[in-house]
Amino acid sequence: MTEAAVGSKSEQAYAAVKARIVEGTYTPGYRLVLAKIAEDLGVSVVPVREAIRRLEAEGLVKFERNVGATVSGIDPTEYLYTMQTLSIVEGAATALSAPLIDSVAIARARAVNAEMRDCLEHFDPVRFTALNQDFHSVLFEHCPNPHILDLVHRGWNRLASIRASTFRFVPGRAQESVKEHEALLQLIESNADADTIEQAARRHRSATLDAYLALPQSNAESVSAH
Amino acid sequence: MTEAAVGSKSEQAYAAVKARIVEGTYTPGYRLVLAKIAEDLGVSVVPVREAIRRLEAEGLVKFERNVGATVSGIDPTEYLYTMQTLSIVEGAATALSAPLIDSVAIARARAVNAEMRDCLEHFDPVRFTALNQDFHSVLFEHCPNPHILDLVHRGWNRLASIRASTFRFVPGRAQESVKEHEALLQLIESNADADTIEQAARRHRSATLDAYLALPQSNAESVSAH
DNA sequence: GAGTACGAAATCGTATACGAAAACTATGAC
DNA sequence: GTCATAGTTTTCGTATACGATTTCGTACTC
Repeated sequence: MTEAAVGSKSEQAYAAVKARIVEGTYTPGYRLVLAKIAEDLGVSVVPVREAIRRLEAEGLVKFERNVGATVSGIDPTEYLYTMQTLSIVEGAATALSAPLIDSVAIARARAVNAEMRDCLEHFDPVRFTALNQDFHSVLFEHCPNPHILDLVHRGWNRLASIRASTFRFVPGRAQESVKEHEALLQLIESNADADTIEQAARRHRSATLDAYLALPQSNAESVSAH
Repeated sequence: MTEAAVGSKSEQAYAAVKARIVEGTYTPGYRLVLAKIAEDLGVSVVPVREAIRRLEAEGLVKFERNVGATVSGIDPTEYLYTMQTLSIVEGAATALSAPLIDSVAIARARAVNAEMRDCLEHFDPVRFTALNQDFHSVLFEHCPNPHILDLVHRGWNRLASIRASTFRFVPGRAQESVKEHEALLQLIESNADADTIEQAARRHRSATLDAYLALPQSNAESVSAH
């Protein structure tokens, strides 16, 4: 998973800051001071600025004119927007990819899902989340539309930045998630029509959102995993 | 439609270059030389560079390291990706917005559609295209998910940059388009369920893509309007 | 005449520098 | 003690400058 050759310093800065956000070193609200980051990375402020603007476009960072950049927060409204959008683009990506998924890929996905089941027993939420992403990545491997795939990845990145700081399971949701994965695989195997697959994939995502919204208000600022 | 206060010079450069692309002054393949644009706009290269990178993120510009930026071309594959993605996000945006559209907005949309019909008779494709965008903008006015709306606008911008250089009608498609608009309005008025509306909105977009794909190969590089 | 090698010109990438705006702090009035 | 205000500090925004890379043109060889 290590990044290949770091081309420009701007690229390097982008990858570095993004990694720190996604892994949680920079938590939401964290103030990103250009000069400070530049010094840390051993480059000047210009490429850092460029990197930050790129992250802003992806929604990971909020930039305010003449004030500065902060890591985007976990505003519940934003979470809702992101999950709803993900539901739609993941649904489409799954439906488009389904006809191109061969039995080998299905087997791999199933293996990943089995590992996820294990994680539930040993309670390893971090690994569970990573595997969850792997599962869908296998399905999307041959997605015929890279634009849609890109939108999926953007959504994932946003969620990652949220998750790193306020990780929490919605009770029982993870178990359901694993079952839904299996159901999805069976739909794909049986060459179900595109609409059916799309609806299933959508609901797989939006069910998590619903679970979140159903949480007692006191927990409203915590965020579920899948 | 004139832009309000131009904040930073970077913003100014962004708006200026984007406008030139969308309106067709810079046609696909056009070489965007930083220094030249900077001089034109009376600013230095740094904000121009930032603007170009932003346009790159939106897909309007292609940037190659140590070589420079060019206006994105009309690669039929890219067109397909964009239209397919638009079909999905417009479908979702329409379905989400439908319950929030009041009768006043419906009336406005209908008026716009009537104007579009006029444009067909007087053969005014440029105005037709603008009105087409207006029509959907009315529907999306109260879209409850700004992320999805943003995706729609990005798609439109991409199409605009294509259209400005190779505008052409697919025979008969525009007439159908107007009819589909009316059908869509009736679905919304009758409070049809979300799925039905979504499917209709999707097909409205993908029908244009299909019409394009059905064109004789000799015309394959020309692109339809709606 | 075609192809290659070398040099000049163009263009990009980034460091540095400085003016401008905002945020912070300390001082004083009420 | 609280609020307003002026001065200081921090940080951003952009201009300028220069080294690095690519591209283009020319001359030379085969």
